[in-house]
Amino acid sequence: MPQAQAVQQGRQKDSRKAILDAAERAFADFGFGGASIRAIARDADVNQAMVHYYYQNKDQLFSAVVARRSGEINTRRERALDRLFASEVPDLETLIEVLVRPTIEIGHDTERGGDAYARLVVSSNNSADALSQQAIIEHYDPIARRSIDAIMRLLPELDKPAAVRGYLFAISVALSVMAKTGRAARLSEGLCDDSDTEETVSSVVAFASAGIRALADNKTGRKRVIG
Amino acid sequence: MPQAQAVQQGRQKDSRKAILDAAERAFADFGFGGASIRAIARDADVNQAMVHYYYQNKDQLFSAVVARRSGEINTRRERALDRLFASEVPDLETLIEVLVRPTIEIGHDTERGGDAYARLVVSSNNSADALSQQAIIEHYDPIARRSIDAIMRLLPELDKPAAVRGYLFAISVALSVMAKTGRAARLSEGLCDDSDTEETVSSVVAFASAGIRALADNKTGRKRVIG
DNA sequence: CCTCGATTTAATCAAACGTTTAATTAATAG
DNA sequence: CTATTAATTAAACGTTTGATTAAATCGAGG
Repeated sequence: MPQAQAVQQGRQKDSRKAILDAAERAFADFGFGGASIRAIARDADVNQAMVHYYYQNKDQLFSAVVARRSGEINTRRERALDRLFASEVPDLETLIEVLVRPTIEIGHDTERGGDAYARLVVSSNNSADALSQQAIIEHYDPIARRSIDAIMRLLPELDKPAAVRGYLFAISVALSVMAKTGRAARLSEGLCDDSDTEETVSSVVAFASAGIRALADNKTGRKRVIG
Repeated sequence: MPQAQAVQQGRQKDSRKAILDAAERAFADFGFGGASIRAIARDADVNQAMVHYYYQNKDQLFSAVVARRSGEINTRRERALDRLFASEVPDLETLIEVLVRPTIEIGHDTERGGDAYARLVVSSNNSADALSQQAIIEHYDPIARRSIDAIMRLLPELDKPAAVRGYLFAISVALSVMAKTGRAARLSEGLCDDSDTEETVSSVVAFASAGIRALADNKTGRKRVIG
């Protein structure tokens, strides 16, 4: 049996982490079904049985991959939300930035492998299989609920369905830029760079904030021209 | 070798279509790697070798699945775009509706299996594997270019990178509601119904139109409060 | 040094995989 | 009817899969 909290001292290599990193890449590149434990072990430079030694089976390995990153994203979001409402009522743009920045930044953190996780979470978010759904419910629904409450507190004219939709739309936009597919660059003939983090955050914040405000108008007045 | 244009008359069952339908469901539910040709054949009530008889291998089967639906979506979009610009210059809301409605409606067409395709295309859209990328480039880039041009014609103050971003953001929102994951209902305690097509289209149009307009402001003025 | 638990290894399992083959049936044309 | 081609079938190919085993190796404490 593996030791839950490995002492991990001395010269021994950290197989746990190596496996998790390799699994993240594999799941992102080939999907859950397409990723093979053998290939993951090879990539992690570890014996194939080690994967089952630390994570009993493929399902739990997948859960562990999601848990690690979502933990980081959620911690950052929670802290930022607390800080935000501690002093005074912020404006919508600031709130949206707090929600999307951790997501986008982790996806752009290529050196720490965040781009692989980005692709993984994007597919999980829209997937219907039990394992992905489970991961979303467990790791992302709680912070979603808190975020939706925050949006409603800021825009009282939004009813709950509109706030839920607004949040989900905003997150879907953030996720779409989280995974850098290169499509923006291709369609803009290189004018658009999806690895410019600040430009990306700024665009997403502007787009999503205006979108959410429009959802309120959509509910009451229906069809309205601003510009 | 299979006959390209099968005569398909008399009592013989249409195995081609049955295979394609089953493959669409399988790829959507389990991903490319997780879907097995054996299970697809079983689901289609067809001998396993028939899959390779009509579609030579798994890759080509996947391409065929994408090609069928994207053809329908693109035809509808192209026609609507032509009609839209035939008479006079439309407003942004109308243009966005033309772009997202076919996508959303096909995803909501459960009886014809459109919901399965929705899940499939959502994951392909954000996937980095060669096969999915290929499918996107081949089947969705052309109409994307035309749509981006249309947006720029309507909003001359948008530069190309902003228009590209605006289009991609809008599509990502449309795709997120195309696949009905039930998350909206869960987060809103049943108040939000993601299978109400008209309500969904209306929300997406309002959100995305306002978002795109805000991208123009974001470029020039930076941070601006409307409401 | 020896022991003990944590870690790593090679070998193996049955099951499932994508694909191919050769033979058979069904339908059409002459 | 017969000849021909399309559609379908059962069986098997070699490979890879997730998972298990039992033995080997390692590092630290007594």
